[in-house]
Amino acid sequence: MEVRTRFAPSPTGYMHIGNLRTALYAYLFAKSQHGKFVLRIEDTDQKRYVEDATRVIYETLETAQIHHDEGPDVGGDYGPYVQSERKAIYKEYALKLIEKGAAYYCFCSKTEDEADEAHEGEEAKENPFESDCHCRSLSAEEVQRRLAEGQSYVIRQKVPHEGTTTFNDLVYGEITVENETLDDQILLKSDGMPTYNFANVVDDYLMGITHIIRGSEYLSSNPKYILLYQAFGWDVPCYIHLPLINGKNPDGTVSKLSKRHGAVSFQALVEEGYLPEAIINYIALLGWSPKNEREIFSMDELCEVFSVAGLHKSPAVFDYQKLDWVNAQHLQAMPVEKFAALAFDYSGVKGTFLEPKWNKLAALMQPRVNKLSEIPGKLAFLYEVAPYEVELYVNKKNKSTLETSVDLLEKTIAAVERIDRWDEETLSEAFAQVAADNNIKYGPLMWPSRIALSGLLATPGGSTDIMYLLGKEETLKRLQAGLEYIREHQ
RNA sequence: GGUCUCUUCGUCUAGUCUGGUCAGGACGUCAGGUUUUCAUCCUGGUAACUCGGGUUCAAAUCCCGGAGAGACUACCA
Repeated sequence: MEVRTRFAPSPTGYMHIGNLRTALYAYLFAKSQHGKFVLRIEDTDQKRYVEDATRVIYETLETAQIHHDEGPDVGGDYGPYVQSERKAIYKEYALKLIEKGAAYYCFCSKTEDEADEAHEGEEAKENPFESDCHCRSLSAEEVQRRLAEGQSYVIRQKVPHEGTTTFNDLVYGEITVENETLDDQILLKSDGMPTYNFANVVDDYLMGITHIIRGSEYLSSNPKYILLYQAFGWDVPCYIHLPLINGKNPDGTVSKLSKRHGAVSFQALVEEGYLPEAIINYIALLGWSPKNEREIFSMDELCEVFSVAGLHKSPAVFDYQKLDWVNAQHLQAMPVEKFAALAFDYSGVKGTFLEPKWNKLAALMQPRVNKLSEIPGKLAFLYEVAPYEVELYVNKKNKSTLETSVDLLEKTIAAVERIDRWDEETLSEAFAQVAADNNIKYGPLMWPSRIALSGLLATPGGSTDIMYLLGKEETLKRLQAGLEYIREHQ
């Protein structure tokens, strides 16, 4: 039988990294089994609906290279793929369940109080309906009478009070619970929309989903879904529940990954300058292991090596430092032309004197950045030298002092003034000559000029690279300024 | 509270099924080297089996118990 998996996000307006990972695993599993990957939009919560949110989902999946075989935008044989368009279907199946005695009408009205309490959730209210709701045992006549009166109702699942329910999860193994611990959850809301708990079961069945892949937060409600499958007489699909993703708090504790930990949506990460393929690569490794020591993968490679056996049970902590490293690996692996094109928009050099020399600059940046958003900060000194300590000229390793710096800067300035052809090769050769003439090494010679040119201890590229980028005029200006600065402090 | 789940370096993890390498790799970090600086790169160091029993010649691995953590307990998904 062909494997079919699905990703079923609700349109909230942004893609949490945990959701994206779920989509990724569902996609990888389907592709590794030569099966189909389906996208379904779960928009049954009218209150939560965000305009354009479905567009965000499409764009994210597209950018992340997670391609669905069926979905609202690409079609397929199991549509519609948007739950709000399937409203009639859920009603039909809810009614079937009532006929089978596995569900019932409930006429209890939700009050403000109950709604509030449910949200505060302190004392973990037992189901507010459970104790005082008699709808479960209403006679057929009574139900008909109330229906005829037009009373508002919901349809609840009639969970058996006895026995146990067992299911098998490919990651967590066999799980059994006592039915009496399960509540009569709402299947159909009073607005006629299904709850997630009902819609996902009906849709997964109707859409022929063979492997249900989702977060482990659904593990404890899964027995109720199993009961639904059993009531309908449907075959139960395979389950693959995924461990959660946590974030590290400033105090060292760990909690569910949220905005307080940093960027947690795919879009935000991309805006920060992380490559989509690097994000995918990194999150693939959060809760899954190829079981060897390889860490850098392309999407195609992930499809090849992905296996359920490598999935983990315990939650993982999202580590921005490691993401930086993975991103840097991807950045460095790409051709320099591609890097230059990609980084250009982040660099801020457009329209500045650096734009014509961007290719040279990009080559300097490529091995030095973890993420593209770091680039402007690393280039700032090229536009203007920020105030710096004169002590930067003093460096033990290069035997550099204020006195030697004055001397070397004077020699450097003289050399620069003699140079006509302003290219990197000529510059290097000229200074190699200066070093030889004065019987000093290249490194110590260039130390003070780099400080004067940048005001920084660390710069992308060496002195001659900076000179080339700045041009002769600006180079001389900065060298002179550096010279005067030292003299003032001698 | 109830139900379910989880537990190897600071972090991601290999090893657990089929007991037997100084518990391996990566990120981070520290030290050294290369590099005109930084980065890259190279070398080395750092650091873990939640605890307690039991089985065994031998336990991260099998069994029992405790502890801690998380999820769920919504007319949200």
